[in-house]
Amino acid sequence: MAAIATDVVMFTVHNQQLKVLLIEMKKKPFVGYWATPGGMVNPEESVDASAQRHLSNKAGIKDIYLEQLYTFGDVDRDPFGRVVSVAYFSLIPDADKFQIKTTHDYADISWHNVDHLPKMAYDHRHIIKMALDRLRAKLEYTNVVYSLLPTDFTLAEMQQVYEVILGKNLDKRNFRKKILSLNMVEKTGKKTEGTAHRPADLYKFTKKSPQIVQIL
Amino acid sequence: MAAIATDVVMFTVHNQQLKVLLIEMKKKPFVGYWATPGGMVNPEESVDASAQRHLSNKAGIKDIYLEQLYTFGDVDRDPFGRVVSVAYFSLIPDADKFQIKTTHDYADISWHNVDHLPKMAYDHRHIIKMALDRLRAKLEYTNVVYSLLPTDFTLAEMQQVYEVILGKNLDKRNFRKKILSLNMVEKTGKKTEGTAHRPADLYKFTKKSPQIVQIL
DNA sequence: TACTATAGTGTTATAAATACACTAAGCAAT
DNA sequence: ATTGCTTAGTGTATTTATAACACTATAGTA
Repeated sequence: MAAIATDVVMFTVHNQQLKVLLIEMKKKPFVGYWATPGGMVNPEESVDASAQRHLSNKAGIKDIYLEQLYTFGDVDRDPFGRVVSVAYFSLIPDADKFQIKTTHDYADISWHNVDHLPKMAYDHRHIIKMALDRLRAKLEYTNVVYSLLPTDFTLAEMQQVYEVILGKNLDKRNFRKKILSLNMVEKTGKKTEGTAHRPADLYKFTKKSPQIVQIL
Repeated sequence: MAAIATDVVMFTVHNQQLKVLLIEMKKKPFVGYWATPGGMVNPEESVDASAQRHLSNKAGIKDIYLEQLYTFGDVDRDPFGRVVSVAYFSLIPDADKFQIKTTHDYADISWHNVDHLPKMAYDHRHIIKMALDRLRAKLEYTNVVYSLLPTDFTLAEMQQVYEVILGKNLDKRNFRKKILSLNMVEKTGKKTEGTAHRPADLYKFTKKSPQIVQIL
């Protein structure tokens, strides 16, 4: 019968760019091709747990936003045999904060700008496209952005995350007005330090759990 | 390894009630329990095709709105063994128009009011709950309602579908204004006949394919 | 012809989204 | 200490969307 795998599309925003975590494959016919981290579901673990495990093993990342994206079940999507893959998407605050482990199973693991993906294995280009669509949609009606920001952040940083992902500029005053009216965030009382200009107020999220809130 | 199944949550609106199609099970430990129609994925068919096939076999229904809902992958969800189920949800115009076949595999197959579900097998109560949430959400920002209405329909009928599913009354004038402004529908030129009161204009959908349109 | 039932239609009020430009604060250079 | 530079922070007016609300029209039936 068909095997079940999980794949995780992990995004972060770094250097004003939306990045996705990819691994470079070693085995034929995908030598030099890249794929999202993932792997088989063990018989004694849930599908969700499998996604968490692969994420943890490949990138040392735990306890982050992980959401089921879609299940890819075409017959020919994997040349090694019948594999149905449950894809997840995932967000982390910043690329540098996590240890990305390279294992001997893969040639390389690194972050890639979503606009310039390398040669992709399987149907993973398609999976990333779907994840990106979902991310953009969720950004507009939920508070998922909390998963992309550090504990303390400025509203300018938050706005930049929105702008990078949505690919358009937002009005500063309207953005702040909206975010503040939603009570998503509150001031920490602290300010940024060491900038060669006026320091900014630091904010934190009032709730670090998924919420439905119409944002944009 | 784990087996892969599909389940289909099929909705219709009938007699001003939102109904879901269920089958009554024969095999232990679920004798007398009900489940959504579904079954195993064959090795040589895609997961999507499996959902279509089971839907066709169990209810004689083809070429209708079918959308992947969620994949349920908990270890203990099926007492017969490890089964990961890809759930779909589905909408059809009206209960009477389709032949619901009862096969010897099941004790019964019938429509149930979503507010009064019988004893449910597996995690199917949960699956239906998710499908219902999704349906309500999609009703508000897409044109999925076309799948629940016959070719020609009145705006009053359409409004009733919205009211039944959302569980609230809508203002007639605002509803019509909104629907007409979206150009979702157009007059057929025909009118209802045989009613003991003023006949209503019959409309049809301009596009019978999924569209994103902010409705409510 | 009048009674009944559903169809069909506009306006006003309220709320939300959008467009838009200046002052404030800190650091660095002189 | 003054000036220049850079980013932070703020309010109002306009436009658009949503929400509330009641009467006339038309066919069938009695």
